[in-house]
Amino acid sequence: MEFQPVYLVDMGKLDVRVLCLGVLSFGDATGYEIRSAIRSALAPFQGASFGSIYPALAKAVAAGEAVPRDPTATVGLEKRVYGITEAGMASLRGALQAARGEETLRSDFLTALFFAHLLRPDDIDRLVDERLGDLRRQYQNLLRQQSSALTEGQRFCIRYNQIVTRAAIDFLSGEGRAIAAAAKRGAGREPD
Amino acid sequence: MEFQPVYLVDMGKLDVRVLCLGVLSFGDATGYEIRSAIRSALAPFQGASFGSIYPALAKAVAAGEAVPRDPTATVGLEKRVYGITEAGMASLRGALQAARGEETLRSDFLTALFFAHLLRPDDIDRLVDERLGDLRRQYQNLLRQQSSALTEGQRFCIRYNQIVTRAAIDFLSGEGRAIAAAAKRGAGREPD
DNA sequence: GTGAACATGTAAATTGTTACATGATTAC
DNA sequence: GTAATCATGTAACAATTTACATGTTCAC
Repeated sequence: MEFQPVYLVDMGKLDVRVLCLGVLSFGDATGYEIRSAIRSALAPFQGASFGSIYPALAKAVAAGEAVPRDPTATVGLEKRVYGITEAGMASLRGALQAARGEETLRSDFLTALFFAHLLRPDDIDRLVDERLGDLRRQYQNLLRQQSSALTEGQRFCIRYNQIVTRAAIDFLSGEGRAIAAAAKRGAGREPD
Repeated sequence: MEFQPVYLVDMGKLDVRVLCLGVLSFGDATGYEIRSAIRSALAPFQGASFGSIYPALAKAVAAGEAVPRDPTATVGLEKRVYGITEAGMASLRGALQAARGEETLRSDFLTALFFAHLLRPDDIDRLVDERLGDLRRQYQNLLRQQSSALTEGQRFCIRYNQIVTRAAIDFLSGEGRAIAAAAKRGAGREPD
């Protein structure tokens, strides 16, 4: 008797398909527009490229969760606008309700800093600068987003990100600078 | 004339191989121990499973970056202890110096909350609870780590994570609770 | 003796990104 | 006219996780 491997499916993870349905729940959109929406509103904590969005959309249509709207062609020619179906909404709700409150951070910044004793002071400086730059850009984006019309949930996400981003900026521009400076003094003091 | 696809290699990303070398730079270790080290000290911002560590270690040995130590067998039998070579240290330093100050967050928590209007108040409660639980556990781990002997870089990572985790906890136990409560009131008020 | 932790490794499946390939529309 | 943005889609590749497979050592 042979055992076939059994792989778990749908363990409550929010994947590209759910993301697409989520964006469509706000209104009809093209694949391109869905990607734009993800890159602006969901950017700080999600991401998806064309290479995953278009296949996901095709699968959603095959599953009856999304429908291609008639090529109304007010302007575009080959533009494919999708809408979400009742089944799609049910599927989306199900996925969201099955989601876990998970969060994973992948930080090459912290990984590199963890091994700070193997870095040159200049590298530490550069890493802190790069991180601060990203964080400040992100913070500005969050401020900009606040002005648009938003749901309660969207506002919550923005505020959560603002608070966390602010804390990181404050820490890095204070203590972060300090450790870089300390490394520099150390390097200057002992040319051993 | 045909164009061959050109795929970029080694774009400064810190992968499992670098992680293994990094852990080995603190001293000889087995694959199992490397994974334990990653799960404790690097857990908040990195991760690696056996399925990636063992092949990475084998590749590092093939590349002359790591060496299997003689099976001294003080206790173990099949235990394979690895050490880092000079070439390995050079490679590690190179990878760390080429690293970008990048950080990516993937949050099913925020993704779900983004679509809060499609969630039941109880789901919002649960999500906030789960996230707060994770964050508090992580915070306790960070406090515990502080007592051990650490390098400057390790202490920096712990403090950075403490500040950011603290900020998230404070926000969620305050405003996070508030939006869940508001959703509940809203659901109670209009049974429409 | 038995369950937890230690220990190593491979194969399949997953999931996604990047590069390629192609073209229309809009603003300057 | 030309560059940026809009627009769709596929194939190759990458990097990992998960499940499988197999033991040993230690504490109770």
